[in-house]
Amino acid sequence: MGVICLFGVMQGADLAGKGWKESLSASYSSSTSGNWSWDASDQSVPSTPSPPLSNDAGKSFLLSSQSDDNIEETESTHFLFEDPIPRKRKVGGQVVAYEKTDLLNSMKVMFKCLWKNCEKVLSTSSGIQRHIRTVHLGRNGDSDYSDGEEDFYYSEIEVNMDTLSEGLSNLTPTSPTTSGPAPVFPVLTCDVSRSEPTHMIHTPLSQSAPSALCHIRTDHAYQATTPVSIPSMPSEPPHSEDRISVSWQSPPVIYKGLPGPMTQIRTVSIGEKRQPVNHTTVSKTHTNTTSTSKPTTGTRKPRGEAKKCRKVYGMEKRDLWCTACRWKKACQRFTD
DNA sequence: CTTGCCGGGGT
DNA sequence: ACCCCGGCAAG
Repeated sequence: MGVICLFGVMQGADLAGKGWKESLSASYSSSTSGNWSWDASDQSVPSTPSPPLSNDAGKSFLLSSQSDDNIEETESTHFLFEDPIPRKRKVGGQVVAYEKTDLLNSMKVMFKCLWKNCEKVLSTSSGIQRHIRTVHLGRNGDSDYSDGEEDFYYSEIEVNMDTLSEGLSNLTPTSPTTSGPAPVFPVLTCDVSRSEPTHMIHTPLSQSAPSALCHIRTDHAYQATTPVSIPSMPSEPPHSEDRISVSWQSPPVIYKGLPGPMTQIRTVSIGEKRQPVNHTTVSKTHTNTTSTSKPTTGTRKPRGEAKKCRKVYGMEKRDLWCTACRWKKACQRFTD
């Protein structure tokens, strides 16, 4: 980080210098030996995910990552930054462990016709295009000609088999310790189930928590008009794999790198995150759950022992402070 | 009370 | 990106 370099430079450049160096040198020599322990402070830096989850997945993760040095670096960092929660889940009696890649594997891309009253779902884009061409647009069936218009009438949906069933099991025990009135929010159900009879997994969750929403980004409304000039259609190139917008409610706790409800967040992700602006159903429940507590800062960085610019120079010599201190930010000069 | 600094706003 | 400050937690 910049701090380190800064220090390095300053230490060198400042050798002949004066000022705060002196007051520092003591603490320097003691703690230093070259590398300036950002790693030590690193622990308090808000970038460590992996909260003490109450579920066994979290535990086992912590255990393994701490006690087992064999885990290769990339692996753990991958966990940390990509998918903080390696999942272990019971599916049909078996314990299934998977991570992101597995998740991908379990994704299935389907193409759903959006024509009114047509719920056709095909597994190939060409198939759905042909379907739309022939059935809805009345084009010549055997010609392959496509002006791309079909794109407007189908949407690519990703069906995640796991997530569907996972949402429920994941939700139940939201560790009450982590985030007070834990919202049940990051919920995941998809319209997909509606159009795909095979996926009619109606989880206990989706029933008990109707607030869950996950809608396909396209809306059938536009179909009322003539097909030619679609006003503000969510028409993206059909190749973009993001079509589903899994919109989950941000939990009422600020993720500050520490124990947070990061648990279920790694949904399918897709498309831009959409606030459920026009969806009244959700916002209602949302406010209900959140309104109680202001998302208080999860954890503040514990106050460092070192004297900071303010203390050292005093208010009157404010211009000697490091910039961060002047901006009332975390002091860069006297880190801990 | 003071101090450190997060979060957010202004330019 | 830079600058500033309200407000809060910790001491």
